[in-house]
Amino acid sequence: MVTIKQVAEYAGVSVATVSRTLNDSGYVGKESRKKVEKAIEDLGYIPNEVARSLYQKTSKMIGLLLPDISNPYFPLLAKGVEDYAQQNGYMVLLGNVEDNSDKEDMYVKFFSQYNISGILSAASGQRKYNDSVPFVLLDRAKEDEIYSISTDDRLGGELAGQAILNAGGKKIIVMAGPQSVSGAKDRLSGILAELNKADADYRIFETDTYQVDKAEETAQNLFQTFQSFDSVIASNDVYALAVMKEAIKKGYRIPEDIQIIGYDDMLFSRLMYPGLTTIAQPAYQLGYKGAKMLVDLIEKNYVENKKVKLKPKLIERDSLR
Amino acid sequence: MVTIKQVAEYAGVSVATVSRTLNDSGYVGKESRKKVEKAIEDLGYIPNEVARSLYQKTSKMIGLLLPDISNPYFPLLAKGVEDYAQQNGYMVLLGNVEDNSDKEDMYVKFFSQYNISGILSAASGQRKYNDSVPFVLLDRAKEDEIYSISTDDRLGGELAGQAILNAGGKKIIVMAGPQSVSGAKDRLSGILAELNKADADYRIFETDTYQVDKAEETAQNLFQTFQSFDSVIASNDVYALAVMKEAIKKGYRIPEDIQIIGYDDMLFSRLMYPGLTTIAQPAYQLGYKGAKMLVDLIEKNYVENKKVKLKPKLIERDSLR
DNA sequence: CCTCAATCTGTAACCGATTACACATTTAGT
DNA sequence: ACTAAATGTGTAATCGGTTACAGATTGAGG
Repeated sequence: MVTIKQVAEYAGVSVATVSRTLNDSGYVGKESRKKVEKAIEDLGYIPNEVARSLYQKTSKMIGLLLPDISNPYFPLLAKGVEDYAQQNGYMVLLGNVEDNSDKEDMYVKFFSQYNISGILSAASGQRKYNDSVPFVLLDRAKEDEIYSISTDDRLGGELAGQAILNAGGKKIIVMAGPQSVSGAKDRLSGILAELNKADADYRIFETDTYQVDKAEETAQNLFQTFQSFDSVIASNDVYALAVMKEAIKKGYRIPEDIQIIGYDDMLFSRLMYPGLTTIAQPAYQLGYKGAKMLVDLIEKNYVENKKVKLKPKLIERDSLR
Repeated sequence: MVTIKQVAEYAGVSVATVSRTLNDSGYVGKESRKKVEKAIEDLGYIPNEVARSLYQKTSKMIGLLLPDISNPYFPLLAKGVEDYAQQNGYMVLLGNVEDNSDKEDMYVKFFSQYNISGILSAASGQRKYNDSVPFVLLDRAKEDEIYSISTDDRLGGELAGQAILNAGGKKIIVMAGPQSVSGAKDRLSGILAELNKADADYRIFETDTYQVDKAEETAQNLFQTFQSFDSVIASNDVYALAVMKEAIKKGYRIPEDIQIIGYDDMLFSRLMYPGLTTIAQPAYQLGYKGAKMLVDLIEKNYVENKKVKLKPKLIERDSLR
């Protein structure tokens, strides 16, 4: 491994001069600069970030906390984060915390041990973070004074409600995600606002998790609990898919007998038959903009809004009448 | 931030004693140990990994290179890696390289700057890695002397071929993934071996990418290129899904008119209707065992096989007759 | 020609850990 | 009781960078 000392020696200058050349800081003579550049080139020198980080007490790494990478929504987020980070010279350290606050703590500790420069978290956000390091909540918002970026779930709910109503939904099942998650709550209130406004006939079916492996079971449950309905507002696309499958299996036609709307807009929602009408969350954008917000915070740039909300969008396909 | 020096002072011993206590190295008296432990507790000391890493020239971080996180197959891999890493005290640094070897180079350089202790790569593997750092190829195998863990794709191909034959496939379309990827090649050879053995009637439809946003287009293309067939062996589940959609749209029944088998076994493959019969790749296992192999290499434990192959499995659902 | 500021460069301290080495004290064996 | 080995502890060097500070050189202005 080539060190700055070797570069200095090869170039016939001191390490200070090499460092100044590297960082464009202080004065460096033309001659020296040239010699240093040649030395770096000849030796194939790559500065060691660990040493730099030790002195600076910060690194070019950001931590990303995700509740569940195997849920297809989060990789999209992650990709947005990764893209922005990479374009701006940051690395991302991944932490899969599975709604387990011990794991969350563990990662936060891990991160601090590595002089991480900021944290992006899509996890529960239950824990109180040490505010010594910039922190942005991703995809979840909270009341208190924390930077966050999320989807306007209330609006998403309204959109879903309107779409079902416009398609002539008469007896509607509303699947409501876990109400401990603020997004699910807002969504439900948006849906109900529209439904109530139209004085529609609906029932609420509460599901206590977003876990993908519970989807089938939940769908079966739904058909057992309710007998006659013509519309379902699902809590997300995975659950919508499970409901559709169960419906078709029971001989209902979609959307003629039962119409369904999802939430998220996953890759496969477009690919199934019939295509799933859904509310698209700008997952990639969320990740990208969240990363931008965090980097701005880290570099002490001006950040306009502490809380930004992105707009969801109705994607019309074939599962509504 | 609490440093080892402060702990030493508080405990009334030297930093060397604190360090020895921390690492269970060398001799530490009972009294001293107790005092140090109390100091750590009282002060809430957390050792700085950056400093340690500088001296040791290695860290407890491993790099994970993925071709595309948004492809639902890779998060499963990542989760396996993450779980093993986390259980053994390692952090994972994520790199999304998108089959772009410049990005790949960039990440490898980044990794080395951070004294990463090993690399796990599911990327092309075109580049020659600096063998100064332990390296394991994930999901892709190569001929040369490199550690790797992958699925037995040849067997996977055979399984798919047999399944189609057993289900009475007469005129078969074989979608072959990009032949530059060794897995796709092995799979094709496995399929063809079975098909030829049975003297079956088949056509090959080569697709030059696994990119998910090309799936629909490819499916339409397939139906334009061939007119009469009763079976499709898809290159993966996403493509299988796209083909199914196109088939249903064109009025074919599945599996009565056209039967389809996929590859991968994604989460949604179970949830669609009809359920997709497919060859399951043990993605999570791959990641988990790959991480284990890498950690063994890093810690210089005995590693039995340089190249391990995991067995794929036929998952029977409803898309075959 | 003199003075003061601007420019250039090197020495050494520092970041927070680990560890070689030296020295002191116990303990064990004969 | 004497010696050798085992045990305990601190000082200082080290890892590879950054930067405060001081000293040297150059240039501009009067």
